[in-house]
Amino acid sequence: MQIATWNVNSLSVRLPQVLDWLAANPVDALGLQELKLVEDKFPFMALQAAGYHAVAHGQKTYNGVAWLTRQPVRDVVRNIPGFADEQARTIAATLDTPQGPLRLINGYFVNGQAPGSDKFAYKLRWLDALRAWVKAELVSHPRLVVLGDFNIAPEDRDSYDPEGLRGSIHHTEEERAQFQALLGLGLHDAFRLFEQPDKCFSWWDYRMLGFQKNRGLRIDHILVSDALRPAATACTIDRAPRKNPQPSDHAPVVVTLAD
DNA sequence: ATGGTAGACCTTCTA
Repeated sequence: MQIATWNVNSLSVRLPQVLDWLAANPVDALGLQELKLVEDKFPFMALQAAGYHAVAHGQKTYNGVAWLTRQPVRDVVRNIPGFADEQARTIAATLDTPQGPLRLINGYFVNGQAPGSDKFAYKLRWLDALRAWVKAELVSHPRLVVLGDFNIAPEDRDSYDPEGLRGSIHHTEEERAQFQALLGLGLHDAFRLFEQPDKCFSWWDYRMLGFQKNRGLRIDHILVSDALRPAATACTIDRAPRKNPQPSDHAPVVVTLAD
């Protein structure tokens, strides 16, 4: 089976591209981020016609996350339990598979703007809350996937300019320590379980010909739990949609799990 | 030098 993540930067604008991508890549589950729409405006019908069930946690203008799945999910949880958050950033759901239940957590992690800012402090508090939640979820759901737009480049090789951007947003020691702490719970960066080419990124700035120059960051991730690690057989970034007219600034990331 | 682009929206915020 295949599970994917994609920050679409407005689902209203990107819906045709999402439908095209799903037609070519009929994954079992796709976590979307930055819907930028409320649930009342979520395109349930168009996705249903394409063969996908959907559960969404929407918000006007900003944020918003959703799961699109071939089979219906259960036990949907919106936001991080116990963490008061006005921003719609996570949605969790359980997918029943022949191998057992699979818990899926989809997050649009806080951007954080700049180290030292209020938004950066919010990012670190949010990451603390997320990690406590994931730790608890792992107890009841050993088969766990945490994916989304993490807004963290975990290592120097995940940035087009690790020296020039050292200490700047997405690159700080605090953010990288948070990423490692998540892995420390018993999770694995699926992309790094496999041999990959150099300079693989999942996001490129719209400005300054970022994509054409491959000036990007790898900030979209799929983490799989210890129990799932043996099943993972591939993880790839699909750059193709970034070449579309009116693209999202992020590319989809896909993990393949053996049956 | 602090640029530039995209999306949603009320003229600026977020990324």
